[in-house]
Amino acid sequence: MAVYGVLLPLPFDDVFDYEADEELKIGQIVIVPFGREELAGVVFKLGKSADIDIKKIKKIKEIPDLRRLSSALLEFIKKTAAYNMAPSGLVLKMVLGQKTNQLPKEKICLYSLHIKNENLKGVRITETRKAVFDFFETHLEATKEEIISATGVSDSVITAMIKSGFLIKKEVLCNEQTAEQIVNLDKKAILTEEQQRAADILVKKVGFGFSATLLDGVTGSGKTEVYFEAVAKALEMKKQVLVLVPEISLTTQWLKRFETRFGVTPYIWHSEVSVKDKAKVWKAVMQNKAKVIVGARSALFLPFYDLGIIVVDESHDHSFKQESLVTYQGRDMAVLRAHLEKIPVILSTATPDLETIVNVEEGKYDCVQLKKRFAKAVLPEIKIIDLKKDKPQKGEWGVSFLAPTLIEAINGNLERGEQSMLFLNRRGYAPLMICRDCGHRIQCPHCTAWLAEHRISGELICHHCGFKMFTPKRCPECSSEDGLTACGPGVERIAEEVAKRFPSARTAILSSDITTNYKAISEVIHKTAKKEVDILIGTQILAKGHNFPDLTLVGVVDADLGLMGTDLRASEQTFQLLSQVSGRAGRGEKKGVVYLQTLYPDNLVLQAVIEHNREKFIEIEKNSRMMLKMPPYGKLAALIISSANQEAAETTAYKFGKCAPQTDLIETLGPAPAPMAVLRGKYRYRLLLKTAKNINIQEILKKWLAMVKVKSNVRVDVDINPYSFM
DNA sequence: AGCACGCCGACT
DNA sequence: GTCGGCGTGCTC
Repeated sequence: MAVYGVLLPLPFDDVFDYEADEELKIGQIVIVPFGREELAGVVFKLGKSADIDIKKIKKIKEIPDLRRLSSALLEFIKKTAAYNMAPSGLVLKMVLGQKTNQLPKEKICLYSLHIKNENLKGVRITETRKAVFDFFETHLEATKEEIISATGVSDSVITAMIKSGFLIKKEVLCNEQTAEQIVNLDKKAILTEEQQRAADILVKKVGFGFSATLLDGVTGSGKTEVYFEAVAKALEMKKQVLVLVPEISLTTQWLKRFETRFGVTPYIWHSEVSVKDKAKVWKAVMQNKAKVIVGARSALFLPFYDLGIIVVDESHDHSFKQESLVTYQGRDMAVLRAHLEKIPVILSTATPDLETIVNVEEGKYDCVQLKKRFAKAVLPEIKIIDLKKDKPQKGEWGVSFLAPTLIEAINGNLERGEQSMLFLNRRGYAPLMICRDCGHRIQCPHCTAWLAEHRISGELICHHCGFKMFTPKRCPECSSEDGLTACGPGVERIAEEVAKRFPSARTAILSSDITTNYKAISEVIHKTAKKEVDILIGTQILAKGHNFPDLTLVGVVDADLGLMGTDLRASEQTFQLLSQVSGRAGRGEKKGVVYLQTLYPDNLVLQAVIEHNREKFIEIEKNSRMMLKMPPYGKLAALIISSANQEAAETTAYKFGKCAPQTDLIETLGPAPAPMAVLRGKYRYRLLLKTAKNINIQEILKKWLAMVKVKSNVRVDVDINPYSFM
């Protein structure tokens, strides 16, 4: 009988001791009893590690027929945990995924809505229950875990709803076998000279250990085709391939390109893949039957058997910064995993972030550039519209948000039969409702934020916590009947103005709340590609990867949005977004024009955008970051203290402030209420730790965190290199 | 993280 | 009275 230290998928850094009859090796997945439940864990240590009574040690229940986790993956778990100041157990949880992955015989319990009228009588529908009902508007069936993570309600709410007959349970078995993916490698890509040169460099890196390479190419230069060559090389060597993409819902076009090139559909991995499919993919990845996986950042934690290359597409994208179970920067963790697996990683982007650029300059990353756009496509001309001089004119559409110059340009495009696109990164009809009679502004009951009006759905929605209410007819404060007024524009409002100004034009809106699913988004994109849409209006979704050859005009409704934020990467994000949006214009043979509407025409970031001058922007950004000793010239970590109890949060924050480390190389700011002082009903305080580049910031944080005893109703979160301060 | 136990208010 | 809220403690 031997004792083993088993790491469990729970928020602990330490292993739990178990004994087993047979001899086990490190990395073995085991099923163990824990409390009154059973969990899958991983043998992490040999021998007894905890100082506890030997009688308390339980026996390992089962050893599933699964390959051991590789030492590279175990090391990745430890390093990811240490770097992000998270318990190793939680990182393991991301690796193991749901329990059903390890227990093929286990049934999955799916729940679906089952409302009986007699049950509705005399039962009050609470806020939490309403959230569950709302969830089932878009989902047919789901596991308990899925419901909880989507709605944020507690387990007891769901249990109670099952008991009272609102939900019914269904058990499904899942142990389907998957066949090995067969990739067709006979097809050769047709590349330009420049693309071929870049591809050759990337291909040479496959199979030669770790390397990190920035694939830096302007929009429309064919980055995807270039990294496909490196992918092909890895597949030729019978290795597995992982491609990380920022938002999976946008990859219809990407998948098509992949299928054309390799004759096979890649495995897909993201949060909305069903539990059943996840179990299938997880096992296929582990058994080396899945050769190509495209996924969101969480795919980085899959237990690959023989990974050959990682590609991070749109590597600058901020959604790579995860803020859930463990806060981590997907791009950085991709580099870490590649390093431990001794394989190449390719970071593909048109607008690399400063961290990556500095890594290239310091020789840590290699760089391959693509400077030419496809065939005859040239970069669009970008013009600034000064909203103070070129004022939008009121009309039957009410207040206007489109300047006369832009209107004229759209008219010209309509006459020529060319497509136009209006970009505004703001969902809904208006970001705020205000009462003209009493000045009342409608706020979210759970957050320090205004409720945005969504006219299509007739609701007011909080964009931070998802709180919804029907748009009231009267002001909730003074009951005035005609006082409530929409304030500011959202895409819906722009669409309304467009419909009134250009009644004969065919328009479409693309926004995550209107076109919610994969299918609806694809449909709009399809229609636009087929030229069935004259004016496309949309949010962030528009910025990425779509190819519309006849789109020659892009209007950015509010180029200033994002420039004023509290976010330290605000200007970088704005530059990247505007560059990307601009890249949508003139991808075919006709030259494109971009209009940026702004109140600050002299802003340096906007100037750099119109000149297509990335070097200039990088210089500006480098200087300001250097001056502030911000990353990449220093290290940064945020401590976020939150609690439903305001006083508890505040006192804890001040305790941390009092014992904050302070030397000439270490600086602490705060505590201050977070910009979003209340979020989802939790009061939030924030402290910032800024150190010199050569300091081990995790070590400092560890010591600091140990100095304050935190009560159980207070949460302390650490965010290494924070992006957003929300 | 779950889950149980235990203590308090509020609605049959 | 009991249902259900959540604060506390424990899991090898």
